[in-house]
Amino acid sequence: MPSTPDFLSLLNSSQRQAVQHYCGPLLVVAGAGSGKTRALTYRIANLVLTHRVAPENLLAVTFTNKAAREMKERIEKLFAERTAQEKYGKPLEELAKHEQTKLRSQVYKTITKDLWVGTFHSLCARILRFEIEKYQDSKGRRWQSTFSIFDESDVQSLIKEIVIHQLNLDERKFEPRSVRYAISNAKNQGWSPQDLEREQPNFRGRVIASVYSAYQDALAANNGLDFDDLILVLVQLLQQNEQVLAYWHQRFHHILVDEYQDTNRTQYDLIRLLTTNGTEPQAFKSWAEQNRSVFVVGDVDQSIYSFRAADFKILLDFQQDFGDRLPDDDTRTMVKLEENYRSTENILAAANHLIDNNTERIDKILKPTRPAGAPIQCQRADDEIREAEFVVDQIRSLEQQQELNWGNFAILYRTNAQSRPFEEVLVRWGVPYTVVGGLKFYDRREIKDVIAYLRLIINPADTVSLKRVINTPRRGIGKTTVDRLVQAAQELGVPLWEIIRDETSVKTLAGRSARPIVKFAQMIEDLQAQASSVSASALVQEVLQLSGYTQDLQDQSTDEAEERLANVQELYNAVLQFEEENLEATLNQFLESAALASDLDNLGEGQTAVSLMTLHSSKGLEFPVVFLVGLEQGLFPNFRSLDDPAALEEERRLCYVGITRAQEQLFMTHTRERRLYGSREPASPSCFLEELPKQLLIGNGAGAGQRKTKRAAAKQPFQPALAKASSAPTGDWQVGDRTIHPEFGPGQITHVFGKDDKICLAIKFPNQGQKIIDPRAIALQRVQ
DNA sequence: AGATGACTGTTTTTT
DNA sequence: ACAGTCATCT
Repeated sequence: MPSTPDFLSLLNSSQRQAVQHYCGPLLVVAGAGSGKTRALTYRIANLVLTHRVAPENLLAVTFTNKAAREMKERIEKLFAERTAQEKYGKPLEELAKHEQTKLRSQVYKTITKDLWVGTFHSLCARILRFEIEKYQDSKGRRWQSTFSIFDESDVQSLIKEIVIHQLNLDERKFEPRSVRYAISNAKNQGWSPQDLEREQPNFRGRVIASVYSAYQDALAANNGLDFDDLILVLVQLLQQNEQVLAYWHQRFHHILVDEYQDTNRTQYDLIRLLTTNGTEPQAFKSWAEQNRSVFVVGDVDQSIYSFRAADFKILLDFQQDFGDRLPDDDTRTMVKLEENYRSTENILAAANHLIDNNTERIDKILKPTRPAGAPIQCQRADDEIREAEFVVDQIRSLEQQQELNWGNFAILYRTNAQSRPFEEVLVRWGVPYTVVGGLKFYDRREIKDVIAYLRLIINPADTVSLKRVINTPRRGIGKTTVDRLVQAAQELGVPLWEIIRDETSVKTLAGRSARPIVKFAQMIEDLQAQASSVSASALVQEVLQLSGYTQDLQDQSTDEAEERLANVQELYNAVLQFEEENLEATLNQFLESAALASDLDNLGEGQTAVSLMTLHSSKGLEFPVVFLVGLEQGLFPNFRSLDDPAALEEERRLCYVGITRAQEQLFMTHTRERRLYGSREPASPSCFLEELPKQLLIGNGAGAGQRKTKRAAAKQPFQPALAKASSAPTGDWQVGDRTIHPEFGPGQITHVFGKDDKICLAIKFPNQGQKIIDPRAIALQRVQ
């Protein structure tokens, strides 16, 4: 084996430095389009080839399932290519088809199959299927390895039930939505209900903690976990069980994390436990001695998930947390990838210029490697219909004039609701398109119904699923009957299923509905018996037959029912495909992948349709031509961030992400007027448009920024405050200083970002958690 | 038990 | 504007 694998010659020097890194911690600061995916895949290949690391000792965390799949594919290809050269002396392409397939399946068997590549959620779910029965939470709740993964709507209805019926809280004061959000946030901080109560000892915090606790009871009773639990439960298990921790620590010698700027506390805790085995940094055995590494890749400028408790300060602290605490000279534990291979110089200039308005950054500038390219076209339209017409006109004429196909175009927006006018105009012209996000396949009612049957078969404690299907299709089992049975189950402290399967109980409790219930229970038991002997796809077929679901849809014979039927068929196809891709796939594995699937996963490489998606979904993708639409104050940046400097910076990062998706051409549009909740509202151009260099812009909206600035600025609560306070001394703030905030009360400074006119403070408030505050915008009182 | 119609709040982003 | 929820009616 050569000491320097050939693929290294394809890299620039920083990339090579990252790829060749062997042990210890390394932070790769990777700007947009700088080849970070390549760095990640090559490093994995290099570890296996040069350092003889066994694939099963590698753990790579990606942000989406799609990214995981692509990474595995790229690694597979890399190895197949090498073997082709070594064995046959020619490139993989030139081999006969069957030789290629043979090579690839060989690589799959020996390497990629054993790699642990996936999202935090899928990897944790996989580990929990082995380990969860060793877990017990602080209140003694337990789960079994057949646990269901509850989706967001399951969770919402559970919380709602608890808030309104179980704890009889005022629905207006404790909206299930916001309570759900608070609980999710707590879980992402690594807090149990007791921790939450300790962290937020005010009335609201205590009430939410009690909902949280009751919610965990409900989850345990259903043998179910929510998304956040997949990570939190594993972290808590590793914290409480030394043997389990030792095993998994021992297992993963090299841990790689992509999009590290978007990790939350709990995810960080997991990485930390796995890499350090729970010891303090001072007590690490030297990394080299153990041949271990933690390798994270990220870009603070692309941190756009703080609403789901991601915290880019985790990335900023990486070197201090995992480093050797020696003075850093930028080479020891950090590598910067700044050369951009994706976009034209003009696009990069715009991106660099925009992001320079942010204070919370690691200084970094994207260096162009490509020619200037076309200017950025900034267009104003009368309303959202005209905006859509403009965009689609451009797409159609570009597709005609240049050698572009529909798949080369993307329309990116801030909110999912903005897709509609674009869809209408695209349909009108017969342009093929795909909308990513919005209503997902697995969120459709008929799909959720079938999935609920499957969940119930595997996990009979899953009362949420049981209640969903007991009368779907109609079997004459009414709500009152079900309620009575639920009541009985609660009194006995057993899952609803235990009542339903017991004929005597049903007969005494259910009266005239007893007959259909007993029949239903027998059907489920029959399916359960088949589950162990029959393939997943065959079982789906059985469910559709025995439950009468297909029959019911056929009997309706409406257009809607027909579409549902087609979707159900599609689900069956998905199971078949899953079985093909994963030999010996179990039904449970399929359910897991369905629960964690996202819409993005289907967006293929050879896309032949225009892509429509939110800016959030577009992270990690690239398109020759990008349309950034709806650049209006209040929409983008979203109105909820206008009076919060930290939130506004996140919106700006989102805009930066959007701009850097474009390879050749970028269009930015805004409207004069927009429909909102049905009524027309005047709209003014986004402040981000003003922040772009004027000389790079063309189009009728290019100058729109400045004209309205004066009027618009006076209306925004944030800017006058900034102006007023800027005359006051900002003072020298330091970490540890105590202060009083007019709204949030007393707090302590935990971070200082930037200095002078770019200063920003992270302040921890006992009851509000941590906030980023601009001391020039808000009068902070000093406390000695 | 199930259908019909008024009413409400909803829009930020997602694994 | 509109989907989802709730109360009331058959």
